[in-house]
Amino acid sequence: MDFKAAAPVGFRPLYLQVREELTRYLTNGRWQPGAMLPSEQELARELGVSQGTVRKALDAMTAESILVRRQGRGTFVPELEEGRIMFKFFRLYPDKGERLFPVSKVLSSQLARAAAAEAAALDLKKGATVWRINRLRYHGERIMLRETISLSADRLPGFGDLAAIPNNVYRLYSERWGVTIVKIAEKLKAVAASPADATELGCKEGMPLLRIERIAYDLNKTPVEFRVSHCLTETMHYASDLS
Amino acid sequence: MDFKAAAPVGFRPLYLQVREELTRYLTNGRWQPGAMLPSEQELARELGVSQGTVRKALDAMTAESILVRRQGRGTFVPELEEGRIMFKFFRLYPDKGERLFPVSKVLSSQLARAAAAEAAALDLKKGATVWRINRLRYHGERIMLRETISLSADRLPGFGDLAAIPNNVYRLYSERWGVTIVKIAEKLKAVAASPADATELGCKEGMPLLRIERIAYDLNKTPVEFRVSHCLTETMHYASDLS
DNA sequence: CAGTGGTCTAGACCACGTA
DNA sequence: ACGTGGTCTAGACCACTGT
Repeated sequence: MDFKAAAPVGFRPLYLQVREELTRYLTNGRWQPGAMLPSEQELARELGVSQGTVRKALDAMTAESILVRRQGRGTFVPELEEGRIMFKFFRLYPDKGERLFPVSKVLSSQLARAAAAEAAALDLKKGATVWRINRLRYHGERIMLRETISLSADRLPGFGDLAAIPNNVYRLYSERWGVTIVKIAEKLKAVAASPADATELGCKEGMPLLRIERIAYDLNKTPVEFRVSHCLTETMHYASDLS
Repeated sequence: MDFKAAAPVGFRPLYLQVREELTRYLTNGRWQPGAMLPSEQELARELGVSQGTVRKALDAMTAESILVRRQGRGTFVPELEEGRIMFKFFRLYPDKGERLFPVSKVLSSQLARAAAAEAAALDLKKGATVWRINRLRYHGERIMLRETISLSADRLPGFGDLAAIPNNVYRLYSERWGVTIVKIAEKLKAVAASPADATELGCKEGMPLLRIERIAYDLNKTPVEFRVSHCLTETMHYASDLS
């Protein structure tokens, strides 16, 4: 590594360079989900920096939930088991009672030309091919939402060959293509249920629905997934914490 | 201070104790908004810990936006000028175009007995007295939302004596009562416009509105404000970033 | 130039989990 | 008992800001 070659101008802190190097190891598969990283001391030796500098990089990554550290055990690449990533990026809660595991039912899955909104969200050329999945999701017996997921066919090749699309797609992206979702941007609105919404969700046309437009980004800040959800919020709410 | 008296059990890191002490200085008014804190070295001497420990406490507080640090200048208590705190906790954006400064119009302001929802949100006894403010807010010429703000009359005494309620109430809480809002929890739903909503917002009854229930907490994590907003989201959206 | 926060280092010791 | 991350210290040097 050309660490420490930093000139006074265009200065870039060492720990950020270490952070980038470690991120590289994650994207190129040196450490798989669930794996334990070498100790701080070992990493420091390997990268030719001090242990404190490695620590600062690891702390930054921990703050972003890219890594998990446990005192006395070690530093780990997070497992994407159901129930962790599921709830991490899933902000819908029942107004009362236990949070149940969402259940999904795929309605359709097909290849299509990217619409303007999809191309803009995924940073694709208009007309590029995308996978488009329609599905319903339930909270217990109760239907919760209807959503369309759009994916770049180039970035996730062979997506359509899958026999089934699992409930937790982010785990799938990771296991199948090594794509780790770390950041999500959502835009929320209240909209009236369209005829199609009414049919699928079993509600009246015009019923107020929470519309969530989501763009999911991977470790390299590349947009990977675009998703539009229409949610019934009579007994559920979306939680947002600001600080 | 009884720093360093920590026994092996019930262990509490030094930098957290420092953090608490500094937070105390903020709540008891030693440092007002806009003030510059002593340098890390001075604080370290004053508190009898090392500069690195002070730094760790300051970093934690900076991460929460309780303090602001600027290289070469110093560490400051954030000013609550319009446009900073305003936008910090305000997640509504226009779908296109510039973000304008919200304008508020107070409809009513009165003392009342806390309803169940207010008492629960503000952690008050049912029937305690609260200030209840109704107002409208505009994005440019366009009406954006209608909201009711509920405040514990005990915690913000004399609120009703104010000649006018400013647009930026969080600045007011800080300047008048030394109450700094640092954390906000919101619950979002889509609801149909009630007759009252329709009248105030100039929309049809039944129009889908984004309902935002907010609880605002101060430095001590005490709930200070409960607010319910009903927003028109035809040309606006609520932005939420998860990571 | 002086003073501030920001980075980096090196080393000591502590708390935690596991064997 | 051992290895891990977590805390704490002390000191050097760098980058940024204002005088």
